[in-house]
Amino acid sequence: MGFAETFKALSDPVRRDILVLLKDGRLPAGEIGSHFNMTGATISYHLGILKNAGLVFESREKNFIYYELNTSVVEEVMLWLSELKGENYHVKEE
Amino acid sequence: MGFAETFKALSDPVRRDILVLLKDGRLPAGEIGSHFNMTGATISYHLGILKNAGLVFESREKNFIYYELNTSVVEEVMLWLSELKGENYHVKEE
DNA sequence: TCAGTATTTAGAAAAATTTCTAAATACTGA
DNA sequence: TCAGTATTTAGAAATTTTTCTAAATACTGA
Repeated sequence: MGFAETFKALSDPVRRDILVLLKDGRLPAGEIGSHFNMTGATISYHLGILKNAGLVFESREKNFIYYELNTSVVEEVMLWLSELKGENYHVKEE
Repeated sequence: MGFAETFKALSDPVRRDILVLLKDGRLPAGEIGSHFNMTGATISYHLGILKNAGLVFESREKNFIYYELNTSVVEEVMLWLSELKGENYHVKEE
């Protein structure tokens, strides 16, 4: 669950689209899948990779499994990149 | 040369190590290669991917090809991530 | 309990990536 | 010009990734 997994997870366009989809809140796996022209099994595979990378977490409720963006890991990636640039960055408060 | 290439380029640990190596300034291909236990051909392959992704540029001088980090593309990736988080970020001046 | 819905797992095929060796290109300086 | 150095390109093997179908698991509500 280090940077290796996280960057690998971010390298696929389907997985990035999933993250964008989750930007506004959590969604169940089926709802996520309905936005793609792929089988549920494939979406499940991608969700597994995102989860393993720490980029999302899941929560079970009723008959659904909800996925939610983990912004703190996104933040960590940004920090790594900002160190690469050799500059600091600052999250705007409020 | 969109995000697809850039994220793919960032997904390999060797390529990320190359970028870190270039953090402090440009280096010729051979010098970069000397830090890895791989053939020059393989390093050349990775440099080509980084160049194609816009993450580095090259400049020829004497008998060497120098590679240099392109921080503006790193910045673009950070912006994409910050939009994902739904927050702004701010580069510290000075 | 049980039929139905939501999702994942297993296994396999197809495609993409990483690495190597060998050969080619490009430039330097004598 | 030419031998030498730096780097890339070509082609192939090994590995990893993505996707599918079919089957399994898990939970719901009647």
